[in-house]
Amino acid sequence: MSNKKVTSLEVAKLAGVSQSAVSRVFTPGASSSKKTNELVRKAATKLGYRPNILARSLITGKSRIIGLVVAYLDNYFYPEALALLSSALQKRGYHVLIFMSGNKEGHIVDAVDEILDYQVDGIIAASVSMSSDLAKRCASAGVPVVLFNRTQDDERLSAVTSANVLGGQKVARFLLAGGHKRIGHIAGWEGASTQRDREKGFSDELTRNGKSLYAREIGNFNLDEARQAARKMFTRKDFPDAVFVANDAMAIAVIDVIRFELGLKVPEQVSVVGYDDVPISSSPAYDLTTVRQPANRMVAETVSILIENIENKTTTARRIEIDGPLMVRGSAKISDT
Amino acid sequence: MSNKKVTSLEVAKLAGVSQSAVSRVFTPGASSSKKTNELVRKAATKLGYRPNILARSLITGKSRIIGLVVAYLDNYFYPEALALLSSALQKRGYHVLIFMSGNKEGHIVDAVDEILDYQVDGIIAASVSMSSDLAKRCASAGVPVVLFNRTQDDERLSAVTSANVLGGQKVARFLLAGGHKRIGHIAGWEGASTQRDREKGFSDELTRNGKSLYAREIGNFNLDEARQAARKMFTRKDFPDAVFVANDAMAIAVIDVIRFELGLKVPEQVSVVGYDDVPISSSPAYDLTTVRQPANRMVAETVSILIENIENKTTTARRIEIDGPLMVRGSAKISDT
DNA sequence: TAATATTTTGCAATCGTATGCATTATTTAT
DNA sequence: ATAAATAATGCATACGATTGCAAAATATTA
Repeated sequence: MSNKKVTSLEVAKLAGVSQSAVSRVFTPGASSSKKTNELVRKAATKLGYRPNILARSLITGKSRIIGLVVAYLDNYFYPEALALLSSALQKRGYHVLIFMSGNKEGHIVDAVDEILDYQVDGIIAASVSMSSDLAKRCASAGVPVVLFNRTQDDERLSAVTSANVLGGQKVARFLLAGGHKRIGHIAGWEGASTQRDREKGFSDELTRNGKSLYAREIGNFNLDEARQAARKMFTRKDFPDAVFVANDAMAIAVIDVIRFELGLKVPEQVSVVGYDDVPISSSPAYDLTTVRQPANRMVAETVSILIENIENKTTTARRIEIDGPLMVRGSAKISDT
Repeated sequence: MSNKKVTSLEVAKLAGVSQSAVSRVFTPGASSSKKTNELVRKAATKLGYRPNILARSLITGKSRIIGLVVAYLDNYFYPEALALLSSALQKRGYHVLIFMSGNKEGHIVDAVDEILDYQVDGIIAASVSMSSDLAKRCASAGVPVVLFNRTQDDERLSAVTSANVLGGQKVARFLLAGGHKRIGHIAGWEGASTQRDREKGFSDELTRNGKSLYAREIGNFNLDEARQAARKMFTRKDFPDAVFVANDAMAIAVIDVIRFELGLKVPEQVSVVGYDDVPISSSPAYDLTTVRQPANRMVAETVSILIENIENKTTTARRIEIDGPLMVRGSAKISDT
């Protein structure tokens, strides 16, 4: 009804003190006597006063807003990460401003520009790649950036990922140990460092064991394309007896195609391994063997790096890789009898 | 490197005009000559100037920030809605500030308080209930609120939902037509209007046809509890031959229990129907019959109501219910032969 | 071309808060 | 009880933009 914004001045008047006093009461670390404190707080609650963060930001130069750029939300790993990120930051007094972005360079540039307009204290770029140019722009605006689930060549950018190369290796070793002869790979988007690293670990390990990729298709982290890839890969006569799919979301689509469209048995005829360990993967209907990405630990690291950069004005970039276990389940044969 | 914030004043100096001129160039609708426009824009891009939204907000009273309160992100319906909401708002020049909240009254109050601190232009409350008190607080702060996927008794609150009562009815009719004799329901959280409405439509329609609920358990929109509920419901001797589960996420967990733990056939022995139509529901592994909630249309309505309230300062609350089709798939028998 | 109407511009005030500085009140030490 | 040290307070300014107002510049009309 009463469209009034209560200001510190009104509180001051009611409490019989100066506006600065009110400000000091609401500024942690500022000095005010017990008496003023009480007076002010009483007046404040009576009027329903709460400090205007935007006005405060203007003066302090800190908005307590973190910009989050996200490209995909359809891979369930990201919503989960988003929830964790947001909660973790909230606990430390920050809040997340979301920017949905395509994965095209242009989109991301636009997103970052808009983000900077909001005077954010930091940026988390999840699942998008960031050019050195763009990184520089943020740096020169004094806004720290942390890449989440992506790495970049530029050494000055902090990045948190799972140990993707290692993860790919684990998958390769596991499939080899299972006695698989014809091993395929359905790749995600090749512009993504996660894809490159997972595949590198995977195929290097195959090579090291005198094997090589038997088949390869591209799914681009997209379900339709993944299904197409599966159809292509498994309608040939000597189809692979195992396939490593670059993430769980695609792996599940691939299993569906293999089982229900092509009528093949998983794991009897085809072993399928994914990456991420999203919740649905552990359901018995899929029982997907996969590499777990520990979202909670990745988030914790991301937040801690970002806050460190913001609050201590450090500028040292860190790259963290967090190892995750291979979750051995029923979608892949363990030994070839 | 150079941690400088470029201000309109510096641009003004470089362009040889007044600071107000710079402001006018960047304020849509303000008047400035072609010449100044060019001068200013040139200087601006040279210095990398972009208007400080926070400073602007302070004076205009509009932040172009929309606060979004969310409780669950584990039901995939919400990430999808979030992505759509964010994109839709982005297109209209707004951005979304996220507040994760528990579903307890206290949490929500805290969340809303924090939201208001950021001087948001509007609030979308997704999947959380909002007391009249709280609504009033927002109203008196002049901040419009739209409930997404929840309704409240308070007539002054806008709310967008799917047609939940109707949806429940459809499910009942469908199961009755399929000749089911012992029909059960696994409920979500009973504090949610969606739950109440879905169940009301469902059980009223059963009653109207001379039937009544054969069994009922509570899953609280939580997967573990849903599994527990399924175990309880289907280990008795004369277990139901059909169950309506209050949302897809739970329905899928329930199917897993029915099939893999209890060894029953879906749909031969038990028909299962869900609500939402999340992506995984259409996968052949579940092939879940469910009522679709048209997220895109719900989002479109939500955004349009909110923007209308913000930009035209209208204050008329609207409640919109969007009908969604029953997606008939394989998880429920169609006729009882 | 002169007179009038319209657009553009700069000045200065303003939004709501934080903070350096000088002043006053309070505490501590002697 | 007095001097010295510390804490609390108010004043005034600053943050970076927008905007009403009056003056100056440009466009329109007769």
